[in-house]
Amino acid sequence: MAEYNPQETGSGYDPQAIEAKWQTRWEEERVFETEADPSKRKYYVLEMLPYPSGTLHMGHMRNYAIGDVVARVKRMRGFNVIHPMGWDAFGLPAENAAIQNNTHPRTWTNSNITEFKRVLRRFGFSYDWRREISTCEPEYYRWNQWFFLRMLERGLAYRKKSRVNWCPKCCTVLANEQVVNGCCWRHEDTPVESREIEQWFLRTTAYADQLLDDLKLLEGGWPERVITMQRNWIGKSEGARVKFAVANVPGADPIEIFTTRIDTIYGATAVILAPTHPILAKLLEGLPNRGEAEGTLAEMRQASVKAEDLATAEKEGFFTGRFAANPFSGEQIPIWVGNFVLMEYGTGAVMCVPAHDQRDFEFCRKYGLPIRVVVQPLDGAPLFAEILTAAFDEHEQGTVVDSGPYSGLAPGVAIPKMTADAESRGFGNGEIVFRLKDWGISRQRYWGTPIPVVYCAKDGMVPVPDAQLPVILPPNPKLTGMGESPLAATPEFVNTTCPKCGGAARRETDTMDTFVDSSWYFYRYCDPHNGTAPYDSAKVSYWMPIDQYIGGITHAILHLLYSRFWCKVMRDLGLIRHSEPAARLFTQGMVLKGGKAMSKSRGNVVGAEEMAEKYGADTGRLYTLFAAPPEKDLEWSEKDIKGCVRFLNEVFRLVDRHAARLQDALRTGFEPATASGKEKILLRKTHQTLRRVAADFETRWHFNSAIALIMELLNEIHAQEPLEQGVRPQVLREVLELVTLMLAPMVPHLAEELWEMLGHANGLWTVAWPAFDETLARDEEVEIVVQINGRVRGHLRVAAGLGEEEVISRALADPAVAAHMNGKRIVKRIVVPDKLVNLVVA
RNA sequence: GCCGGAGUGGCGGAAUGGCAGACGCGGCGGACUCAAAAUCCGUUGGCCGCAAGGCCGUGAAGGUUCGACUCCUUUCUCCGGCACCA
Repeated sequence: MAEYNPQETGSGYDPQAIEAKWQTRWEEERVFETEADPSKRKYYVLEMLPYPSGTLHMGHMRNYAIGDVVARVKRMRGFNVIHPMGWDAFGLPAENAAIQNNTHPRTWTNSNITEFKRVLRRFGFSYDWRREISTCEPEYYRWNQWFFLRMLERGLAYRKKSRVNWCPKCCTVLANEQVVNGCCWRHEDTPVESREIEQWFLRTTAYADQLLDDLKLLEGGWPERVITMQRNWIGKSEGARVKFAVANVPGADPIEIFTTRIDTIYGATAVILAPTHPILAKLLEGLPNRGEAEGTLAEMRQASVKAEDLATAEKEGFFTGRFAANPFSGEQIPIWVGNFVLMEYGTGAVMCVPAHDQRDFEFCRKYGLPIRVVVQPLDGAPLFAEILTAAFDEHEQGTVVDSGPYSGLAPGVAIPKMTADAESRGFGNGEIVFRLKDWGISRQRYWGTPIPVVYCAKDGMVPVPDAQLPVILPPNPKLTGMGESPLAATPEFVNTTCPKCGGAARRETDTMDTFVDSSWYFYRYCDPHNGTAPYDSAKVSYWMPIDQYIGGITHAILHLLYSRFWCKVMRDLGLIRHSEPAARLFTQGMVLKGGKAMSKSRGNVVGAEEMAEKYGADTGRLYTLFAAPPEKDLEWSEKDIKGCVRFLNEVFRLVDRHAARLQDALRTGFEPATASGKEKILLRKTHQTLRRVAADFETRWHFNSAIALIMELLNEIHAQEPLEQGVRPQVLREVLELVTLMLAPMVPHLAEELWEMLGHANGLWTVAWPAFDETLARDEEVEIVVQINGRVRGHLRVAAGLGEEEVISRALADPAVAAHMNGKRIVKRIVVPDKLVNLVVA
């Protein structure tokens, strides 16, 4: 290792040269490669894997910079850190780009990966690249297929014809989670259509309860709002299913309604069905108004599916002409159809209790149905239909009235009692309903994981045996972007033999939603090249769960819910023991430009590589960490980078200027007791900074204020110039080394360079986070604020630890304070040691 | 409508209930320069004052406290999520 010689270097900080140099060193020395080692404490820090498309911009960069600080700090703290990176490489944009440019999605994807990887390397992120995975490789997606088969065996994967969300632009099906405001999540201006198609589903609802209950395990580790969003999304409702027998329609099944307020059933004045309710055909049979009714129904079914339209649409409905019996009272009430009743939720039928439900109220007002109060509010106020709207919320408290044997009970008592009675009398039962639906994973596109089943004329649907995995995508598909899956138009893929009977069979031509790929990728990182299993359970049990997951709030529901589901399935397959994949989640803010997230289509992208070229990677990293706290959105402003450029230049020059003089002090310590005044100030400020920076890194993640503290320290060092006088080399060395180590997680290349300039031959990766010295950090003298009646009237400089009486008498001796005393009497004295005196006078 | 989060200088943002505005950007004044950039020094919340100093000030209004950006109540605005979910 060459000794650093300031005469040989230019006086300036040259980030390009420094960064290339250290990246090469790190790679040669393989410093970020890790292996499971049970003798060491592990730490798994992970940033959500990127979809490699277009340019790696400052928004990506910020995300990885945050993760890299955490990874580097944890390494310095002695953890065995796993910090991997990979590519969410399947997906529609690749396919669309391929169609447009007449190339193969793989070509497009791989060139993007190359590009992304080059930029990530250029920023010096401390990834173990040996663990890199790409989800479009058969070595990876074969395990998607393997998991699918396991789910199929357990009834967790199934196929059914269903009404689905169809994006006419993507030409494929969307999961519920991918429909945003009634539009495709990729095409925010394209309303989704409703189509009936045979689809594959994963039974996420089988885990609805666990997905909800286990959110408790995440409290404290995950942002509250993400937990809330998931809780709302799962949408658990406890209620009851009740059968209303249909009158005068031979052979008609009873209508089942779902309600959370069975206690209000005596107030039901109608039963309302969803327009798509299957019983309607039977009900309308033989009625004189049948033709008209069916016309209305057809119209209602055609109505817009856009969510905002649905939520604000005028309530529409009509009377079917039939009646149903309230099983509690025997009363015959009319059966209506209402556009606000959803077939997908509950039973697709509701009882209409206008006195105690806003929607039912509006409906009944419009169509003149009677309104009957059956819960009297606690305050005993008389209820009129007109004022009911304001009071619905309070109806959970009160007394059930006019409800036969249940009159006089509190709703909280009536609900379980009536549910139990419905059950024993055979016309109902308690039921829990979730808003969460099963996850539709079929996609009619090429660039995804083939679903590993075949259809045989003789044997029907047959799973592809494990030994025949992976089912590989055909290399030369016909991509049109139109209609059914391109795989269906590729005979060499479709035509196969039945694994069971050996006869001719057709392959399933749908591919899997790419959210399947990202549901378990972080397990694969633990054992990325395993050819016989998705991963080795022993390796995974060392590394998993993820200690710190970092990503955008945009994935609060989709990815993070699917991942939790997948984890529980894998646990029940016996592959792992834990129930949650990530102990802690951090949702970083976006980098905005012009108030909007950076995106290629908006044309407001600031390329990360461009910034690295212009200012250096370290400067770019520092800027994104300094400009705002990491959880907040950050409006891109290039002029603010200047401060970071100046700061790093200043640090470089400072070390550069003194390095030669410090060489002799490399291995000599110093006695703190012998420190001069200047030295004491420097050491104190340095160690105080160290204490606070450590806290900002470890617990608070306030990287912006950590940087501010180090800037402050530099200002103090500067204020003690000239450092050649009154500061011994060994003291200055201590100060500059600590500055270097504090900066190391954020600007790693520069820190390595400074460390070398300071005469060290060992790289920073061998150096632990420095211990903070309580004694050196202690103030000898403190400034005490003197308040009179809570207003600041003076300042005292006193020895630290000065007694209360002494402090007060010193305060009273202060002329400014005395002036405000004005001969008044002290009523009360508050003394905060070493900080503040407040004299209350009257 | 329901559930979250946030409101602090010209801007990004700091502040365990203890001096509001750290740190940075920008501005202003100055040094260096033929000039500019870079760099360096000083200054920079508002109002009054020659000054010392005083008053006001963290969306608004109350409250708790010796003391509130911080805790409580009410309220306004903005952002995000969910939404005829029975």
